[in-house]
This record gives sequence, C-alpha cells and structure tokens, in this order.
Amino acid sequence: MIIIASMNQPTQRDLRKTQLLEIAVERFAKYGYQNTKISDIVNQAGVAQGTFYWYFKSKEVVALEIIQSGRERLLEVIRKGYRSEGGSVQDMVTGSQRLLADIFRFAQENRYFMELLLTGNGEEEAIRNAFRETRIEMEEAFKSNIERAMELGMLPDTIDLHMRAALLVSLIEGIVARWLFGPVPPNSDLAERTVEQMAAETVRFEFFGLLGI
Amino acid sequence: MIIIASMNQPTQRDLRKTQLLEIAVERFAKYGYQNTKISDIVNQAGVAQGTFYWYFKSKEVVALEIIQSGRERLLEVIRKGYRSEGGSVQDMVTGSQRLLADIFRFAQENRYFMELLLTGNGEEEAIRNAFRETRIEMEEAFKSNIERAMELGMLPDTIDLHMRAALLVSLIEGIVARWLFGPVPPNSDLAERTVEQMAAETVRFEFFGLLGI
Amino acid sequence: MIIIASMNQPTQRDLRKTQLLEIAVERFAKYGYQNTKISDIVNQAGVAQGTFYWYFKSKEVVALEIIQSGRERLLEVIRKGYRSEGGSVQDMVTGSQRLLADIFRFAQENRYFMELLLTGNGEEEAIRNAFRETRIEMEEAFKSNIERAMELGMLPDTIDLHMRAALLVSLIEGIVARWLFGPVPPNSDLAERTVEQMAAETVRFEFFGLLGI
Amino acid sequence: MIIIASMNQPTQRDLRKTQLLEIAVERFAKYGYQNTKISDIVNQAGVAQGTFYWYFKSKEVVALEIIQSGRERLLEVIRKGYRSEGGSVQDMVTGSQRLLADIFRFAQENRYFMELLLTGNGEEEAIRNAFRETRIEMEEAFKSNIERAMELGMLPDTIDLHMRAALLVSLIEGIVARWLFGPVPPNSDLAERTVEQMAAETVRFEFFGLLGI
DNA sequence: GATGAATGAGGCTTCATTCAT
DNA sequence: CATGAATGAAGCCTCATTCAT
Repeated sequence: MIIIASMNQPTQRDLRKTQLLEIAVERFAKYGYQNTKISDIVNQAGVAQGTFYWYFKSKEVVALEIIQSGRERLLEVIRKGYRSEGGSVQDMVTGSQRLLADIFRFAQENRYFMELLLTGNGEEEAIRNAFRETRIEMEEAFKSNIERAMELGMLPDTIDLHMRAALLVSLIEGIVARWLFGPVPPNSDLAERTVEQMAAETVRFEFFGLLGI
Repeated sequence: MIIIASMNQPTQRDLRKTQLLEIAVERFAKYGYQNTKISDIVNQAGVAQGTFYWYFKSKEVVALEIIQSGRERLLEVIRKGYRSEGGSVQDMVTGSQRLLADIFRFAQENRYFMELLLTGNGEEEAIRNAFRETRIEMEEAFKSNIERAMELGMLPDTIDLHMRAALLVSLIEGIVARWLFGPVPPNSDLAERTVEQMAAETVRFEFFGLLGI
Repeated sequence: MIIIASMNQPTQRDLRKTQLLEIAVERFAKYGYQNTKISDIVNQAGVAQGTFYWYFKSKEVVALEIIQSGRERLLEVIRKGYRSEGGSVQDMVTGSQRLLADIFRFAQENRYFMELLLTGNGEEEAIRNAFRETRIEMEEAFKSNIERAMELGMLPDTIDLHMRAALLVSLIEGIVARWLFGPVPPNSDLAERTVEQMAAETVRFEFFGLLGI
Repeated sequence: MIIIASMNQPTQRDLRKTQLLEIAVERFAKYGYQNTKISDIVNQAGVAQGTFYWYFKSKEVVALEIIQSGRERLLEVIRKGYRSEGGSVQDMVTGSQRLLADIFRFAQENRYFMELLLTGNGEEEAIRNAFRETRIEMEEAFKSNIERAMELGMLPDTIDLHMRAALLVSLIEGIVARWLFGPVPPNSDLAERTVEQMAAETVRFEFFGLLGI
C-alpha cells in the first residue's frame, strides 16, 4: 500500500499514480526489476504506454520512488521501537518483542516493498545504492538501540556493538524473508505463523540463542 | 576458483572454459546477471564473441554451471560439519564453531559464488530456482544437525525445529553477506575480521543470544 | 515581432496567438524545428498543452504561418527598393546602398524569422518548400532590378543576368547570416557593425569587387 | 565518395562501413538528419538494423564521421589554393580562378557532404558545432589568403579584412549552394554550368563586382 | 577451434495530437 | 477558452545468438 501525501481527497491524478506504483512494486518484487517491462505495468493498469511517462520520468525513478516511500515508513517503525529507559531484562525482552512484532507486521503489510528490499539486487547502480542505504539505516537504528542497552548495563559486553547489530539485523532480515518469501524447505510450517508467534520465537533466539530458555 | 572435473592434466579447452566461468561469476556477482553482457565476458577474456558459444550453449547455462559447481562444494563443507555423537555442551559449541569457520572460509575463497548465492535475484526463472534449491539444501543440512542435537537432548525444545533452522541459517547467511559484501554501516569494522573471529562471535550469539556469556 | 491582421484593437485571442507565434519562431530559429517541442512552447508561454491546438491546427501550420507572414513583409521591403529610373552610376550605388540598409534593418528587427529563412533546413517537405519559394521570390525581385539596370545600359553584360542575381543574393544572404547568426571566426568584429556600415561595405563589394575603389 | 584510409585492399569491413556512410550522407543531405531514420539507411543497404551498430556507436557519430572526413578533404583543397608570391593582378585573378574551380569541383564530387555543410542545420548540438567549426576554418583559410594579398599591396584597403573574407565566403558558399542544390528560380540556367564557367564568372564578380570588366 | 560480422526481436522513451471535463 | 490527462505510433538502441569463413 503506497500512500500519496495529500491533505484531503486523493485526486484522480494521485489515484492513477498510486495504481501504477503498486503494480510496479508488485512486479519488481515478483519478477525482478529488469524482468518487469513498462508494457507489463501499463497493460495491467489498462492504460497506454505513454501514460506511464506522464507520471514518471523513467523506469528507474519509479523504483526510486518506491524505495524512498518504503524506507521512510520502515524507519519510522523501527525508530519508535525501543523507548525503554532502563528496566529489567524482562522489560527489555518485552519491548524487543513488541518492536519485532511491529516490524513483522509492517513487512506483512508491505510485502512487495520488503521483498524488494531484502532480495532485490542486480539492478541499476542508483537503485542498488538506494537499497544499500536503506539497509544501512536500518542497521544503524538497531545499533543505537543496542548501544543504549549496553550503556545501561543491560547487555554484557562479550560481543562488540557492530557485530551484535550485524547479527541481530541478519536474524531479522533472514527470518522475515523466509517467513514471507521463502525459500523454505518442503515441510516447513514457517509460512503459516502469525506475527505474534514469529515475534515470540525470534525474540527468544535473539536473547538466549539456541540454548535459550 | 572453479574446478573442471577431469582425471588428469587440464586441457587447453578446460583452461579456457574455466577462465570464462571465472569471469562470468565475478561479473554476475559484481554487476548482476542481467547487467553482465556476453560481450563484457569475452572482452575481458580477450576472445571473440562467437568463442563463448563454443563453450556454453547460452548465457543461462553458464549461470547454472556456476551454481551447480558451487552448490556441491558448499554442501560438502556443511555436511562434513557436525560429526559429534553426543558429548557435552562445550563439545557442541566447539563443533559448531569449527563448522562455522569452515563455512566462512569457503565463503572467503568463493566470494563471487557466495555473493551470487546470497544476494542474487531477479534473474531468469531457472536460475532463481537453482539458487532457491541450493539455499534450501543448505537449510536442510543444518536442520538435520539440529535435529540430532535435539534428539540427544542437547538442546531444549522451547523453539521448534523449523524455526530454529531458519533462524540459524538467517544468522549465518546474513553475517557472511555483511562481512564480505556489505552493505555495512560507515564505521563498522566488520570487514576486517578474520575467519576465526567471525566464527567465535557468531557461535556465541548462536548459542547464547544477546545475553550470552 | 509578428503582426496579426485585424482592423482594430487586438483581442485577447490575437495576443495569445501572437505570443505563441513569437515563442515558436524564436525556438525554431535557435534550436531548429524538430528540436522544438510543443511542450517547450506552451511551457514558455505558461499555458497548457491543449491550448496550443486551440490556436493552431498543428505544429506544421505554425511554421507555415511564420514563414507566410515574414515572406510578405520581406518582399515588400525589397520591392519598394530600387525605384530609380536611369540616373548615374552614383545614383545606382546610392539606391542600392539604401536598399541593402533596409534589408539589413529588416533582418535585425526580424532576426528569428531571418535565421529560419537563411539557415532553416531539414524540416518537413511543406516547410522546406515554403522557404525555398520565399528565397526564390527574393532572388526574382533582385533579378528584375538588375535586369532594368542592364536594359538601361548601366551595367556591362560581361556576366549574365541569372548568374549576377545568384551572386548578388548569395552575397546578401551570406553576409546577413554571418553578421547576425554566425558562424564567425574568433576575432572577427563583424557582429558589432551597424546597419549603415554593413550597407556601405557590402555595396562597395557589390559594385566593385575585391579590387573596388 | 568517402574514403577509408588503408594501405592496400579495402577489407570487407571497410566496404560495408563505406556503404553505410555513403547512404547516410546522401539521406542526411536530401532529407535532413532528423528525417533520416536508421531503418532507412539499413533498408537501403540491405542489412539488418543491428548491423548499423556494429559499425557506429550511434546515429550522431555517423554524422560526425561524415563531417570530419569531409572537413579535412575540403580544407586541403582550399589551403593548397593560392600559393602565388606577389605577381600581377592578372596572376592573382588566375590563381583565384583556379582555386575556385578546385572548390567547385570538390563540391561537385562531394555534393552530399557539401549540401550538408552549407544547408545543414537544426540538428543536435554536437553536429551543429562540427559544421560551424568547419565553416569557420574555411573562412579562416580564405582570410589568410586575402591577408597575404593585402600585405603584398595587391588589394586596396578600402574594405577591412574580416569583412572581405566574410563577403568572399558568402559569395562562394551561396553560389555553390545555388548551383548544386538550389533553390533556383524557374528559368535559371545556373544548374547547367560547368565548373569552369562557374569559376570564370564568379572570379569576375569577386574582383570587379557588378560593374566589373 | 576461433573469429567477427550479421541478425532481429524487443525494450525504453519521445512527442504530436486528441479529448473529456 | 482552457486544462491536463491520455494516446499510440515510431524511433533509437541493446544484446543474446547464429553463421560463414
């Protein structure tokens, strides 16, 4: 779901633009950027080829608009994440679980954007960079959360900050990707899980590892 | 390094084929499958365009050969991994650390293949599938290791098997990708780590999570 | 300056049409007919794309209107040129100089039209023809002037009429083009000349050539 | 006629390239750069569209190659022009007539290139510039010839150097254009003239003007 | 084995023109 | 009168693949 900022009624123009963006993000995610032809998009939208260019300067800028919009919304979810000031370990776990649930929910509601973000690659330089930056910002957001927890003495310093952030984001990105887009082994039931189950199991691994309680 | 099976001396033909494969895997990884033109490959190799087609039926089969060769070698590394029959938790951790180190070393020595495997996407159906299958096989290999450990009572059953395997492979894939290919935040020192450091820190997170010893 | 024929006050409609014509002639001259997009014209005029088609049936007719209007005014200047009946050589030179000055002045005041006329080419058939015809009419006007002078015995018949007319018009067209639109060599001071200087020097060459007095 | 530099036998490659260049220059001259489609060129040559791009990077570079090649050959003709050191007026006239004949002959043998050079306009920036530069160089070549003659006292200094050069080149360019490409008035016999006639009549006007001997 | 010229389908984009409001 | 969204034909160029030599 892509939202066009506007105070009140979306105009006819907004609607058409949104339609094209949604078709684009879906096809980019499903078939890849390069395998998505402008003609595919406009055919699905039921408009002429030229119409696309009334709304977007080029194929590349559609992709960039999609990323830009998704990036902002995703980072907002993460940043309003941990707000906890001190508290017990249990508080931290609960807070983390809530954050993970928010992220998983966002991913579920923006599955094509997330699929693009997590698996997109091999496209033009500018697009590649937009993705990289988004993922870095995401990692930075988590890193500052972890940093705060370490300063409050809530986390041991057996593993260093950068590594922890990298491990944590790896975990989240990987599990979201598997949950929503696969690849998943034949008889795995991963795809059936709810947001809450995903959050609960992930947070347990996050804090306690394989040996966890 | 791509190896052509042949009983003895590699022939002239093998050498040229290997050269083309190596150039291809590097470019596929660096620029993506679709952004790699046959003309790029042959130019870099210093041969004529037509020569490529003497060695490969099509662009697609080069990719498939690359995946096939890498898949076999990677799975071998993983499968000869845990061999431990029972033993203490410490034994399990040590075994796991050794396995991780093997995987990291393999990734380092086959960085273009790994980059393709972990970040490749958006290419033709057949190639997409080959990657998916490889990653599933990888997850299955880990799953059977975890299963054995759970049967031996070495791991609590607070998290179910599939989820555990998914989380574990997410962790490994994500951290390898960040370590070798990025994206990595500006002042992260991740890229400088040795195989052994990576293995030690990852295994700690694997077993004990963020709160780990 | 393009003038729309109308008995009294120019209406709002005339003004808008004039504005569009002026923008069009300027851009046609500066960038060429084909490089001038309707969207460029309407953007510069600050109106919508569709508005253009309320005033003109097509892009081509704008060009034709421009040529038509310019052609009439230019020919009028030339035709009211030599009126001299007999007289001395000096009279002829003076008359010719006055005519040249008129032409140069017209060119200065209608520089975009003149640029189009003298350098325009490569556009659609109809437009090409309109230009050709205009230039032929121009040459015919000069030819009849020369003819009269030859009949009156004021010019020797060493060079034939057609050739003389062609040479004369070549001279005028070429020098106007260089004076107003270039290309002009780096340190040439041609562009700074006034109408009167241009006329004086050109008429001297016209009558006496390189060796002239 | 476009010539590819090569020591001996033109290769198959040279022949094809020459063929495409010749078709291109002809169509550019006849219909204009923008009205010439790559498909027109390749159809006329009887090859596939893609073949064009085996020889030229783009439509623009064909035009530039054409100009470059023509420019060099034209300037060579002009520069080896006046060689006369002093001498009588008659020598100067004779020399000039020979030079004009050379230029006219070149124009006749390279009519499409000349048509492009003299009437081409309205195309892409780079092409426009290439033409401008060529014409400036041409004027410079004439200017240095005139300058020498003035230094030797063979020409009066009633008209200044720049103006003289501009007038002279206007004359030549204009008369060549009319002779070979028109526009020419209905019953003009200009087009039938031989190189020698053209040179004789032009040189007379050049030195003596309308009143000339 | 190897070359490099040739092919041709197909993609992205432009832009004059039309049309409902 | 005016708007601006929509159209669709067409052009340039790319590139995997083929093929004669």
